[in-house]
Amino acid sequence: MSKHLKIVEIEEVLNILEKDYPDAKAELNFSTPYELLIATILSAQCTDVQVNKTTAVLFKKYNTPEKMVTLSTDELGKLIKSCGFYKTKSANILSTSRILIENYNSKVPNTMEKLTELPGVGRKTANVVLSNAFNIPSIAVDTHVFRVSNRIGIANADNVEKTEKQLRRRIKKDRWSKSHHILIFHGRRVCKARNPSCEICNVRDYCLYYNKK
DNA sequence: AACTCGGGGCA
DNA sequence: TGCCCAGAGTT
Repeated sequence: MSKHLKIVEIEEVLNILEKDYPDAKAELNFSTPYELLIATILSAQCTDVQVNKTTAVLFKKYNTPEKMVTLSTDELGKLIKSCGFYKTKSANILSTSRILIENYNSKVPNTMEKLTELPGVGRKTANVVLSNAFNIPSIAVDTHVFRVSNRIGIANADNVEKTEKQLRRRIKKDRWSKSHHILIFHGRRVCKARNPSCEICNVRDYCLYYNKK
């Protein structure tokens, strides 16, 4: 007895959620891959609202690697303080920016391997950049995607690596990026970590979590 | 696997 | 006041 939905049921769930969130996309504001990379590094354990407030000011003057590295870690730290973990993030952003200048002609690389070599960039950040800046099919298993897919039964795993493998296997590739976004939207607005709003959830008929309650 | 980095928003 | 937020690096 498997504790996950059949492939056809997952398709139906995704169809419903795509209608619920027709314009689901990254809610980080950016106009270039570099801006998205920096915004995503800042978004670690921080709300997108706070990141957007910060980058609205930061990117006015510092929207390229060359401009960014004119800042000291202390100066950048003050500018991004409200995003939290500002010392670590500041050092990582400057190191990453220097690497982009030296190794990549100031451009953001577009592969998982190269992105995750950058300081402060892990699989989740890399996935967001690949998906949103380069339109490369990818699924980032953050806390929302992990919780929602496991609750509904799209995946059944005890860590994000397994969930990611299952999602890549059970969702068609051309649907990865869109699915990534709608699962996050659903997780933030309905399928919340605490007190999920099952009463307004349009996929609860499929949901293992809801039907087990 | 556990620990550290962290200010801001919200109940 | 306590808890959480589009995580990543080190030990």
